[in-house]
Amino acid sequence: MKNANHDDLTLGLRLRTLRERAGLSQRALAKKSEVPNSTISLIESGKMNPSVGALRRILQGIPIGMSDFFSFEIETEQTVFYAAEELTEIGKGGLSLRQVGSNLHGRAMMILQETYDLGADTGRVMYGHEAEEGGIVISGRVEVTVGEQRKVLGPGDAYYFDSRTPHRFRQMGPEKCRIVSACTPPTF
Amino acid sequence: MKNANHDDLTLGLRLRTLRERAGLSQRALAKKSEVPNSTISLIESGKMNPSVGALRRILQGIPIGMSDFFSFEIETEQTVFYAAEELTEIGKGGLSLRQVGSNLHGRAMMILQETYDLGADTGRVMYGHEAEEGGIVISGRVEVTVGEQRKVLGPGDAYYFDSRTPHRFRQMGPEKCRIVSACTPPTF
DNA sequence: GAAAAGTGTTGCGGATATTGAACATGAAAA
DNA sequence: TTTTCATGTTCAATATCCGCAACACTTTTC
Repeated sequence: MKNANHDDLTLGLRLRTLRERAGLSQRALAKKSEVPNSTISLIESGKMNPSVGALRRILQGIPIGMSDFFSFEIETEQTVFYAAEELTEIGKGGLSLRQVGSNLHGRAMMILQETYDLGADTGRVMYGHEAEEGGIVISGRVEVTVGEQRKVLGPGDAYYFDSRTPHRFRQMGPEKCRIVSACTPPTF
Repeated sequence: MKNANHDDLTLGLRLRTLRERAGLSQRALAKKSEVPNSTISLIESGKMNPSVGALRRILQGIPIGMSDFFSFEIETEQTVFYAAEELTEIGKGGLSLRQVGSNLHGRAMMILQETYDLGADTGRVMYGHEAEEGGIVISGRVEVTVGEQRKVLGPGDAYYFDSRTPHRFRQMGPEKCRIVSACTPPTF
């Protein structure tokens, strides 16, 4: 029987905490995750160093994402500067989001540089929880709809609203649209 | 030789991207991380599913945290907004602040478009109460000092810090500097 | 040109993760 | 009590990772 390593033990305790918080037994989680219960037991007791794939499958049963799972490993010194290339890029369709700070844990707000390609459209969006968001158009044009109000914004124009109001962004005109936005608290 | 699995391939490409962004060869990273270069090669080409421990050691050489590494797996729902129009202008010296929303009452955050004229300098600033602020440079260059850390930022670069840390902004180079920033809660 | 140093990619053997089944314990039901 | 079901742990066999070394290739140096 293998001895418990420190890192493995920490990881195991993290998993156990999350599993119990979800109200699942080792076997229940094992069934949902399609992983043998023995694997979960060994990981939780720090007796093995799971592969990324195995851990990912297990976490899907909780469910929780890999990034959130490892968020407990946060570094102590505050990261202040982010080079343009290292902004975390989140692409989805014709919309590119460059996020300041790849991990949002413990932060009060999220700042994004958004680029809408020609024809990009977010569709209708509404958040169920309380949040506020706003931004300034840097270049290009975008049609913004919030509740019953609708307006086309150009460079220098701005917006600010409650995230719970249904809202939608649609790129307009012949060039891509760039926006810098912020929201609090951080949400997607 | 093992075939490439889809998840492993995605993970490998993510590692390759980060490694190249850091300007490291497989061998250079291998040496820093104290891991054989072959392991890095196999992971990047999606031919193996590394253990958590192995991946963690490798990431330490870049360096990047586990949570940040997996942040690309965050499924993006939607991020959207609404239009306001006139930005309240607040001039002070060589610094012009255009504030989104003339009235801050009841708002969770403040968004500003800042323009630093040639030679503009905020001097040393520190807020006594808890707040966070961040921003993205749109054009020009600015030297940002936060606590003991100092860096010159250009277009696309970003920053984020706790407002209680003493900080200072100083315009650099031959052109005005424009920044879009946000802070929460709203403060001056 | 040849040599040297760089790059990423295999091959192989030992170490280890992973699996299904057996085990131990405790709580609830008959 | 005895049975039944649930919990988490451990075992032995197999699949896989991991580490060293060698390989093929490109770029730089002499």
